[in-house]
Amino acid sequence: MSIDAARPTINDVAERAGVSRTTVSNALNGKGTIGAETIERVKRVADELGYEPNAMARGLRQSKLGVISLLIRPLESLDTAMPEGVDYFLRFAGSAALAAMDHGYSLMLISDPTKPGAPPSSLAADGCLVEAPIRNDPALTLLDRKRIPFVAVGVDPARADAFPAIAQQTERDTRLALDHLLDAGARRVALVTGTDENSWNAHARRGYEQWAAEHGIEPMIRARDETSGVDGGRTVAHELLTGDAPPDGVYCLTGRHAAGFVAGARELGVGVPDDLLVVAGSDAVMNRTSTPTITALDLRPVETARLAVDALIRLLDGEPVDWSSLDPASELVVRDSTSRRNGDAAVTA
Amino acid sequence: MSIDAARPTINDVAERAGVSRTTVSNALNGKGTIGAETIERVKRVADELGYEPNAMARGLRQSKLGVISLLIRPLESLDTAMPEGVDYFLRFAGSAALAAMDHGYSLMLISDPTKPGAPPSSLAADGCLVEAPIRNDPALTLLDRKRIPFVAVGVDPARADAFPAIAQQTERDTRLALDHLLDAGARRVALVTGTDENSWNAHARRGYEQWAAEHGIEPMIRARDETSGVDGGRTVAHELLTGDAPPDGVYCLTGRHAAGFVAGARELGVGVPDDLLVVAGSDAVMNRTSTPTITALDLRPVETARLAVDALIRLLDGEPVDWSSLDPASELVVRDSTSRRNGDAAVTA
DNA sequence: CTGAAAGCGCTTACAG
DNA sequence: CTGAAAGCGCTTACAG
Repeated sequence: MSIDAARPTINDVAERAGVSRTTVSNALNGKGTIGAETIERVKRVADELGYEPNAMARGLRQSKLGVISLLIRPLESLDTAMPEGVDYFLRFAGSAALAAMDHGYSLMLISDPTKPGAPPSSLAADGCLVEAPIRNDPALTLLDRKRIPFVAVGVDPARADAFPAIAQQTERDTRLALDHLLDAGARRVALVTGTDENSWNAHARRGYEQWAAEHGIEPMIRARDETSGVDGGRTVAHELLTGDAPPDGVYCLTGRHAAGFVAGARELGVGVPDDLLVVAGSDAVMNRTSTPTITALDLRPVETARLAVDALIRLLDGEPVDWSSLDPASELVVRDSTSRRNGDAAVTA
Repeated sequence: MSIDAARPTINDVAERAGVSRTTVSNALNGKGTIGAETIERVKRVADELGYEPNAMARGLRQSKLGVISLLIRPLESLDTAMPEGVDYFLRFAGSAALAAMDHGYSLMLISDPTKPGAPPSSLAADGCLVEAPIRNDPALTLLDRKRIPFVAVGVDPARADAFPAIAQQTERDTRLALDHLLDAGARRVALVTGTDENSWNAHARRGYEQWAAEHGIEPMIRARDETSGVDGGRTVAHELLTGDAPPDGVYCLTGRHAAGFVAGARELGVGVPDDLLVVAGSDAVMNRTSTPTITALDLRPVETARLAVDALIRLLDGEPVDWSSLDPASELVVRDSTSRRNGDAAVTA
């Protein structure tokens, strides 16, 4: 319980060891040419005093703090800190933290630095990761203006090529999901997106529209707040399934909407997968453990985070980055919600 | 894509505005007494240049960076970054980040600062939160030695009163769970803990032993690595349920062990809740969505994180903290795994 | 109302 | 092999 005695500085060590600050610094950092016994003594004294270099002073001098910040855009439109059942961001953050540590960096979670109340420390990092930027994202504009290197995960839909970004292949992923619904027997496939203006929603919508046109399917699109979660999925299920021409397949971008859609269908006596096929665009724990389990796209948050961190570090080190090769490669995990027992005959019918 | 032109400093602003650094600093921070039009001009120039005070320099001067670090101990013994289905830590971290922001701080996720490869930035924060410290935790020792204020969440089992901590009421929680199992009809209740040497495992074990003695119940305790997850729960179920005197109730501290235990029981033809009652000591998504759903203790990670951050900030501000009043108040969420249809008659039998 | 000077705790040429 | 000096970008008494 001690906040009393101030932390020892390099001066304290120098004085007690009877050498200069320079020598302490060199001895502790293994630089310059210092006598073996001097190094020994300095290290001992530093240890006795509990000396630890002040990271800010060091950072100031080396203009490198050793910190990467992470701005998760969708979290700001979600009501709560870390909503239950949304594990993409959580796993992304955890993986990014570990990847950062591998490079000798720490990961700092920040809030929108363009907001008035934002802590000054939100701009204190050496570089920044922006997950799911929104259209004309002011945070990207600010970072660019402040010359803080950053990597976006998912492009700014209005400025796809303006900034360094890991471009998620959302349109390809969308086709993967829609083709699977078709293969599993669906003929009237609806799309349920979120309302955030990020590339995920925008590109999924575009991919769906093209796919629907190609297959001569009447587009059925609904958008629900990401915030609405399971309940939003339930209400949209009621809306679509009680309409004139209800869908027999639905692609819900968020795992929570998908779970809600299944629940809503059940309330209406619509069986999944028998009467309705459901695919989620983002895998979450609840998709794995619900009844029925829900087919979902695994967006590979852990791998994506690592790619993003690696790219950012290369940027910081002034090394070249081949952005085109950074493909997280999502994968469709097929589960009960698209697996009919009587099944596959219908597909080729 | 620009890392070229260096970021503008206070000197650039001063020069361009035709004033001194002092004046720029005062004008921008609303300190001192500066002429209205000077303030105006300085702000305009700063804006034109995209000037943002260097947080490190400011931090160095004010000896306050505006960053709180978070060390989540159990994560280091878990193999993977953010394991699926473990949402306590994730929700804790998210909530802590938000609470920190409310106070004008950012939250930095760090790895064990006592480890050789740890980034220097891991000691760069103004204060630190240590979630679930282990017995004689070297990180606590280090922080104390470096005079970095910290708050532990859960005590160091070997030094319960040595450091500022939010003492979780694990023994009380354990009784809550065990009494519920008894009420629901269990007579031979087993305990499955993790193997990390933190207060959670230690105090649950102690609480169980006392409770068992009081109720004349033969103690049945098993420990499984936290890492083992669902699979660990399954194997321990096999071990216990095929033994001489199998339990008819089990309290698994981790949600994943509980889920695995239920799965293992099913494999053996042991029905939950009919033949076996199961309670999890930590609520997770999978406990809510599995079949049957699993009764669990909600440890209130979101509230706990907020309490911890608030306490740490008070510590940093030199304000008094009443540690005794910081009680997260867990709550038992009763679900199918302890709800027998024929039910409550057995309880009073 | 404004600015010169000192200093936060380090590192890094550079001189000896 | 070692140290005096400069300087990273700020803030803060203090003098004018």
